[in-house]
Amino acid sequence: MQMFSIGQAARLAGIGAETIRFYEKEGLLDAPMRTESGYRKYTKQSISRLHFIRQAKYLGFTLKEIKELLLLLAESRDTCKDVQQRAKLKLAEVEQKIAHLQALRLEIVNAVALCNQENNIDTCPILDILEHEHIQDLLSFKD
Amino acid sequence: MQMFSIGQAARLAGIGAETIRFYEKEGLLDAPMRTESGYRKYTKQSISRLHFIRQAKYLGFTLKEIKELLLLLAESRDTCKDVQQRAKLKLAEVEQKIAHLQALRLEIVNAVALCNQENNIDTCPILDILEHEHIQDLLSFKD
DNA sequence: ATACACATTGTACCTAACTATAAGGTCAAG
DNA sequence: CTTGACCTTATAGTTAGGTACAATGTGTAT
Repeated sequence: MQMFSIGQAARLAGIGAETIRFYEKEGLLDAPMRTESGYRKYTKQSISRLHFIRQAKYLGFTLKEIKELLLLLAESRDTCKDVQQRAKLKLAEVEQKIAHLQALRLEIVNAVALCNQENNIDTCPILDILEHEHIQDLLSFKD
Repeated sequence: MQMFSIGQAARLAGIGAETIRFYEKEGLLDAPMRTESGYRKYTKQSISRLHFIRQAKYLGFTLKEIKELLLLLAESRDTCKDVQQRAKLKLAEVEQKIAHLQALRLEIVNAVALCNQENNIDTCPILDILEHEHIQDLLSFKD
């Protein structure tokens, strides 16, 4: 099976090599295999995991949350039963994020559309997203 | 019109008063009106804007990006014409984020569903999200 | 008029998540 | 057999985004 050095893994995942060591230290990555001389060796799976972390970060999750997510997905393979409740909570979290982003999306679409109708600067009746109540209702957090 | 002190605004928006001053310093909030004695006065709109910032932060945007978003939405009211291109870029960004979250959502749904079929720990054939290629295709960043 | 909660500015400190540096060991190419 | 790109650990520094003083002023309730 093909193995990668930390530098190769870093390039493939689009992050720095030091960041990979950092993630390992923080417990987001298992300690990898080593060569005779002590070099870290990574598999395709390791690269996938790095991609996953990068993506989750972009989506607004903290490293702590990503660790939970990773644990959750790993656990589900073996533990199965009682992990359900936690999985469903995570799911609700993700779904809420989607809903909020969709509300934001609608607002931007709306703004663009209204802007399109008349290109006259003075007659553009664009709604100011921040001065209308409904955006707050759409975007606000109910907790 | 009803005005709020910085402390009231903070409580209404669910953040600290110092954070409001910080946002003002960072240019996310316009300098507000002041009372005779120099106290900041906030309107309902200010509170909405604070809610908006809080929400956008939760959705994974940085303060810098939020500033852009805010500027974009404010500009669209007066400038209108050439702001379109930028609005569409922002829109694509948001839509991509939604798509990625939906992929993640599907993975979790899938995990939960498979887990449900048989509650036997040994027979649970849950797919390990991280060991399958398709999740990487779904979640990976193409840039 | 004296507490007391609140406001002001300015500055210093904190956590998360890297990022860079130092001092050295490894390995393939010439 | 040495040069240069790569790796190792350990530790220090950086940026973003707050958060917490300190020293002082305001506003109101008794």
